[in-house]
Amino acid sequence: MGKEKKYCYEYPRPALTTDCIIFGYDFGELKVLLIERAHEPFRASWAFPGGFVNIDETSEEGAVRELYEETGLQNVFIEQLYTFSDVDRDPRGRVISVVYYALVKQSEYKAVAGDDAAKAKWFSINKLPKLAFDHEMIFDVAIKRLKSKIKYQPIGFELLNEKFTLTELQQLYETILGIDLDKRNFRKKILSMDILIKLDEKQTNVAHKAAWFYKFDKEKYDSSSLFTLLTPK
Amino acid sequence: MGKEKKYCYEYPRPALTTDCIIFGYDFGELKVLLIERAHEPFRASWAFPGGFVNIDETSEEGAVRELYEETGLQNVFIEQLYTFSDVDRDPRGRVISVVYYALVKQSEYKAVAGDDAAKAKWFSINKLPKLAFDHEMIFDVAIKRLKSKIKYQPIGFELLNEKFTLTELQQLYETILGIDLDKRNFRKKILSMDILIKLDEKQTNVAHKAAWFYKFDKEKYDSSSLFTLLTPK
DNA sequence: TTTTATAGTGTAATATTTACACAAAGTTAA
DNA sequence: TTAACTTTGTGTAAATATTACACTATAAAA
Repeated sequence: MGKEKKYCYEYPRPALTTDCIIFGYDFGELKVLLIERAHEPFRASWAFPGGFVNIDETSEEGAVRELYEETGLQNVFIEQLYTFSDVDRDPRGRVISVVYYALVKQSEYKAVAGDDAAKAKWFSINKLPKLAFDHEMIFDVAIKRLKSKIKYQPIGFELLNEKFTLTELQQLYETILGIDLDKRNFRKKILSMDILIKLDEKQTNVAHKAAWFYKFDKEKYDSSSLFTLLTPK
Repeated sequence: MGKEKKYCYEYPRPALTTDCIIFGYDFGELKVLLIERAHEPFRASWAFPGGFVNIDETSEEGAVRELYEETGLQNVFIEQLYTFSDVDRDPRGRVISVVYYALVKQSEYKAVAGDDAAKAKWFSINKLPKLAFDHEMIFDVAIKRLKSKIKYQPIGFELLNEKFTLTELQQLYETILGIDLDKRNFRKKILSMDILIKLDEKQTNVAHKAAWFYKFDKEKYDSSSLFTLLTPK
C-alpha cells in the first residue's frame, strides 16, 4: 500500500490547498504567524500555515482545520482573501490555493502553537524572512487588504482583547495604517460611531491615570448599515 | 477511447472551474449575460458562462478564455470575485469554481455572442430567471461587490463607451447604486477628481442642447493614489 | 509630597458636502 | 420663422465634518 494512485479522472486536475495569513498584534507591532517547513519542497523555509483541502470539506473548512492543527487556534475571525493559481507556483505540480486571512485576539496570541512538532513563530511584518512558494506575493495581497479593510469595517477589535482602552485601539489603527492619529479626533470619531460600549472597569496597576475599558458592540454594528471611513490626521 | 480515466492521483481531487459574471449597461439598465445550458446538469437552465480550467492555465486565463469562447468578448475588465467550494454545489461531484466578474463596454454590448451555438442573453438584474448551481448566491456576491467597488474605484467607465457625457456617467452611478444623485454636486465631485478629459466633441442628433463628451484619463488615475468616495445625495 | 506618565476633554478654523433654480442651446412642431 | 420642448451646464450659501491644538486629572513610583 502507501502511494497507490487510485483516484482517476478523465482530465488532469490540480491539487487544492488552502493557506492562512494569521495576523496578530503585540507590543505595538503587527505580526504574522509562520511555520518552518519540515518537508520538501522549501524544507526549512518559512511559510504561511496551510495544507491540502479534503474532498469532503469546503476551502474555508480546510483553512479552519489547518489553522487548528498547526496552531491550536479556534474561533478566530477568518475571511477569504484570494485564490492563487499560477501554473508554476508549486514545484510539486499544479496546485491552486484558496487563501484566507485570520485575525487573532491578543488573549490568544501567546497560546498559539503550544504543542506541535512544526515550529510556529510570530514575525513582525517588517522583518519577515524569505518565504516559500509564492507566499511573498500572498503576503502583499493580504497586508493591502487588511489596510484597506480596517478603514471601513471594524475588524480591528479582532486583534485586541475583549476589553481594550481607546489608546490601545488608536495604537492598533496607527500601526496598521502606518500613520499617526490625533487622540482627540480619533476618540470623537470612534465614539460617534456608536459601536463601543464603555465598561464599568478601569485599568489597574498602571503608573498613571487608569484608562476606562471598552468593548465592541457587535450587535449594534451588525444592525447599522455601514461603517464610515476613518481618515488620517 | 473517449472516456478513459487516465489521470490518477494518490488522493481525490476536486475539478476546477471558473465562472464569470458579465455586467453590461444599456438603456439605463444594469444587465448580466447568461447562457442557456445545453447539457445536463441543469440543462435548459440559465447560468453564468464558465467551464473547466485547463491544467496549463491560471483560473484567470481560463475565465478569459471561456469568456471569449462563449461570448466572443475580448479585452474586457475582469477581476477575481470569490472562490466557491461548497461540497454539494455541483451534482456531478466535487467542483470548485474561481469566479470572476467582467464589465463590458456599451460599444461591445451588442456584439456579444454573435455566433455561437449556446444561447446567450442579457438579463436585467431585476428580472433574472432561476439560475443553475449556486449561481444565485454567486450573483448576490457579485452585485454587492460591484456596488461597493464603484464607490471608491473608477470602474464605471468600463461599462460606458470610450466617450461619454457626464449625464450618462451620472445615470450609470444612479443605476448601480440605486440612488439619485444631484447633477451639480455629481459634476463638481467627478471633475474635481481630475480623472476625466473633456473632448473637443459634442453629442449630435439630439433634440436638445448637445452635451460635451469626456473620456477617462487612465494614466492620470493610475498615477494618483486613491479614488475618493462618491457620496449619495 | 513631588515627579512621572498617561487619560481625558473642547473649540475655533478649515474643508467638504449638501440643497437648490435658471439661462443657454439645440431640435421639433406649429 | 417662431414657439415649444428638452436637456445641458453652472454658483452659492448653509450645514456638516474634519482638522489642529494644550492643559488638567489621576495613579503609581521615587
